Amino acid sequence: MPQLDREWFARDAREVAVDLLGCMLVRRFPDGTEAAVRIVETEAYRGSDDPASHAGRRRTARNDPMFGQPGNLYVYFTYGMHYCMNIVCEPAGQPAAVLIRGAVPVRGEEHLRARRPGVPDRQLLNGPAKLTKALELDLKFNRYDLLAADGEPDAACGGKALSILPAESPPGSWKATPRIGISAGTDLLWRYVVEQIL
DNA sequence: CTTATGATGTACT
DNA sequence: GTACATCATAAGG
Repeated sequence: MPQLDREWFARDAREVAVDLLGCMLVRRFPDGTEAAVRIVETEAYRGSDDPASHAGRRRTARNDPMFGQPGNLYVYFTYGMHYCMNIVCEPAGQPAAVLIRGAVPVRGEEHLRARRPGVPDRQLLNGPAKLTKALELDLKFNRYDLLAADGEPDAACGGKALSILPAESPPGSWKATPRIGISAGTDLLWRYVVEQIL
C-alpha cells in the first residue's frame, strides 16, 4: 500500500474515494484515550462538473476548504445539528473532497460507544454524522491537516488528534452507487461501499 | 423489514 | 423564505 502523502490525496477524488476504503482513521480524544476505525463507505465530490457538490458553483466561505491543500479536512455543519467530515483531494485551487460516510470499529470501541450511548453495533458508524459524533469531530477540525502535526485540536489532546493510516489489506470487493441524500447528479456513481473484507 | 416525520442552524436565493 | 452531502423515532406490514 502506498504512502498516504500529499501527492496521494492530490489525485482525482473518485480514485482517492475508492482507495480510502479499508484505510484507518485513528483518533486521540482530548482525554488521551484512542480509537481506530476502518473506512467502509465514501463519496466523491468535485467542482463545476458536479451539480451535487458544495463547490459545484462558486467559491464561498463555506466551501473554501475544498479548494485547499489535499489531505486537509473539510467539515461542515448541516441540518441544524450534524457534522460531516470530508478529506480534501486534488491539487490546491481545484475543489474536490471525499465524504467519509461509514466505518467499522477496530480499536477503542468503548470510547466510540461512550459518545453514542445505547446504539446497536450496526449503527455505530454507518452514516457521516454518526461517525463524526462517535469520533467527536466538529468545526474545530475544519481545515485540519491530516498530514501535519499542528492545529488546535492537537494541542488540546497532547498528540495528533486525528491521523490516517494505509489499508493493511485492501477491501476484497466494493461497489459504486449513486450518492445518498442529494437531488442533483444522481446519475453519477460516486458512492463507494465495501462489500467484503479479505 | 419499510416509510414518514420532526428537530434544528446556516447558507444561499 | 427554502433547501439542506442527516438521524432518531414511530407507526405500518
